[in-house]
This record gives sequence, C-alpha cells and structure tokens, in this order.
Amino acid sequence: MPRAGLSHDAVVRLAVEVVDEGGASGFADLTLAKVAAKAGVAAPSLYKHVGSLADLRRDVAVLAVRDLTAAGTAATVGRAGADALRALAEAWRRYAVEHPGRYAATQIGPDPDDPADAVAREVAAESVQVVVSMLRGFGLPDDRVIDAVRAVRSSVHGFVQLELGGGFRMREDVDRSFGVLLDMVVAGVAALAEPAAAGSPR
Amino acid sequence: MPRAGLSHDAVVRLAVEVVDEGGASGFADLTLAKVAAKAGVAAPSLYKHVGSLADLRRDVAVLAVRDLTAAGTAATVGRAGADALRALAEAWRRYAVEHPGRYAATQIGPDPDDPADAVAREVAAESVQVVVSMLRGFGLPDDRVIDAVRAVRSSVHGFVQLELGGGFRMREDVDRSFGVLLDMVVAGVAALAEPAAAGSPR
DNA sequence: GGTTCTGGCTAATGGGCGTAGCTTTGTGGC
DNA sequence: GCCACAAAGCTACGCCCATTAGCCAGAACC
Repeated sequence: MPRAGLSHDAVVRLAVEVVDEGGASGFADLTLAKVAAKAGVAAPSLYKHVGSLADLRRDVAVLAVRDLTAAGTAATVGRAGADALRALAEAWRRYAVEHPGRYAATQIGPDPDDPADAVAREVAAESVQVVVSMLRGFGLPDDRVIDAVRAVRSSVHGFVQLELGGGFRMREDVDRSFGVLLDMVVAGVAALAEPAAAGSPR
Repeated sequence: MPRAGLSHDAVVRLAVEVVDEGGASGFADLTLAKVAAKAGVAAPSLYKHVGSLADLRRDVAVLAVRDLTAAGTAATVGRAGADALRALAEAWRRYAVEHPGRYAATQIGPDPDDPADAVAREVAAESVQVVVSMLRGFGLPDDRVIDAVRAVRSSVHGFVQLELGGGFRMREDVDRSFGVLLDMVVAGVAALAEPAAAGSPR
C-alpha cells in the first residue's frame, strides 16, 4: 500500500480546492469525505494531519482571509485617497467573484474567547488594518477613522454578499451600481474629514 | 398513543422557535431532529407535514423575509425622504439584532430557476419593493433608482452582517458608526437625485 | 357501526464525523 | 545489512442526522 504523502498543508490545500470547486456554497459544503476522496485516502486518515473538520475549516478561513488581505494591499500600493479606496473595493469584489467559496470562508467571525481562534483573530485584524492604512490619505480625525472603516467594509461587503447571493437581477447593471456605491462611499468618507460635518443633518 | 396535532404551519412555527433559540447560527443549525424533539414527536413523523429539511428551511426563510418586510413597511409608514430611509435602516438593524437566526434565514438567495423557490422569489421582490417605495420621496431619475436601492441594501445589510458576525470590536461605538453610515447613504442618495451629479468625479 | 384517511410509530438505509486499534512503510541507529 | 520505532495509512465501529418503507391506531365520515 503506497503512501499518499500528505501533510497538514497539503490537506488544507486540497480543502481549498474543494471549496473553490463548490461555488458560493463551497465552504458550507466542505466535508472531510470530499477532501479524503480528492487525496485518494480513507476519511479517517485525515485525522493524522488535522484535528477535526472544525479545525480544517478554520485553517481554510485563515488562508482565505490572508489571501483577501494580500489582494487588498496589492491593489492599494502606490495609490492614495479616493483612488486607493476604489482600488481596494474593486479588489475585494473581484476576489469575491473569482473565488466565491473562499470569500464565504472569510465571513466567519472568529470567537473572541476561543484560544483556537487566535490566529483567525490576528489575520482578521490585519485585514482591517489595510483599510485603516488606506484611509490615512483622507486626513480623518482620529475618532472618525473607525466609523469610516466600518462604513467602507459594510458597503463593499454588503454589495458583494448580495451580488454573490443572486440578490441583484439585471446583471448588466451591477458594475454601474457598484460604481455608484463607491462614489457614495468616497464622498461620505471625504465628508467625514471636514470638521464642520461632524454633526451632519439629523 | 395521543396525537400531537401537528400541521404544516405548526411545524414551521416550531422550526422558527428552534432558529430563534440558536442565536446567529440558529438557521444553519436547524435540524429536523430538534424540531421533532420540540414537537414531542419522532423525527420521521415530520414528513407527514413537510417534504424535507430543505423545504422546511425554505418555509422558514419565506416567513422571515415576510417578517422583515413587515418591519420595514411599518417603520416607513407616514415618513418620507431621509426620515424614511433612516427609519427603514434602523428597523432592519433592529430586526437583525433581535432575531439573528431569522435574519440569517433571510439571506439565502432563492434559486432563479427552481420552481420550488417561486414564493421565496416573490417575497424577496416584495421586500425590495419596500425600498423602492421608500426612495420615491427622493425624486430620483428612473434609471438611478436601481442603483440607489442597491446602495441602501448593501450598506445596511453589510453593516448588520458584520455586526452580527462579531466583526466590530468596541461595541459601544457601533450605534454611532451606524449613524455615520446612514448619513453617508442619505447624502449619497440625495446626490443621485441631482442631474448634474450624473457623472460624478471619476 | 364500519370504512377510510390521516397522523403517528418503528425499523432500516446511507452518509458524515470522529475514535480505537491494527498494519505497513520508511527511517535512523547499530 | 538489520532492527526498532515513529508516522501514516487502514478497517471496524459508534453516534447523529435525513430519509424511506411499511405498520397501526384513532378520527371523521357515511
């Protein structure tokens, strides 16, 4: 009986393949049985490399978040202000459309108390940090940065989520709608930078 | 052997209870076994009232979407413009926070081709219609309404999603951030109504 | 009072996760 | 070259869940 030559990383890689092949529900449908089949191995053999399905899912999620963060940083390097914001948002959306399964994996919130989620929390924080850095060019007051970060993440994530979920009919117009949303976000963040706008119209 | 006196509706109601008790993952964790236990009945008995777990999930989702739509209409009646937009967004967020499991159920996109999803598609359309009606007060050009609807849905849904997923630390500031987001959306929608802003800054 | 339909039941299948314990392969020391 | 041991497979098993099949009692209707 020849060995398959697996390893922790190899199993995670195969799991990512399974997720990618499963479309938008690929992450939800991830199963040890599928990974084992792809590895050409009996399902229990995976436990030599992985603690449990939950562990594997976490590892896939961490990898996906790192991926997304990398895409975001790559898109914003050398850009600033509205230009950077648009590039970051478009990079996110492109990633989600190209890797819907992996994008879904990035959406699971790590448990704030579970020590097993420590790295997941860390990579999530790094991913938020990209937005914080990108917003530096807007000259926001310190206490407004958090609001801007949340507005940017919410808008883009919400749009992508609805798009992937099939929430938009008339697919041709989706790009334009995304552009309109970005105009809105850019204007909104810029408005936050003006001290006068602190208590904008009730 | 006494009868439990179940019915399709009764089973769906119990399923909603299970979902509500399961927190944010209540919908994902919905199981026929749990519903049967709550009904005081053996699991296979449920098949006298429900076609499958998938059917039950769909029914719960439809109920949840109707609920959310009702909350939105109730919040906007008698209001217009920015006032109505804020009320609608706050109603959505409140619903999500108060019924996280049911809110999660509203997020599954109905299959555009599956006849079994016909009512799901219908109630989804009704829920979008609330936003369209609400936006009437802004006097948007016809071809901009769709962009505005998508921007509103994306922003609010994204925010709520991140909030429920534990994506925001510093919980005290979340209300303020939501207010900032709404300022941004209100301003953005208003800007869409001005014909001059059609080709806003690249 | 009997017939029929309905809503329960138990039994059984199949699939998935996870555990236990066996076997084989590769490797490192002698 | 040989032997011992760790690592990486495997099979067998238990448990939980969805789902199907077939049985049985009670309710409703004639």
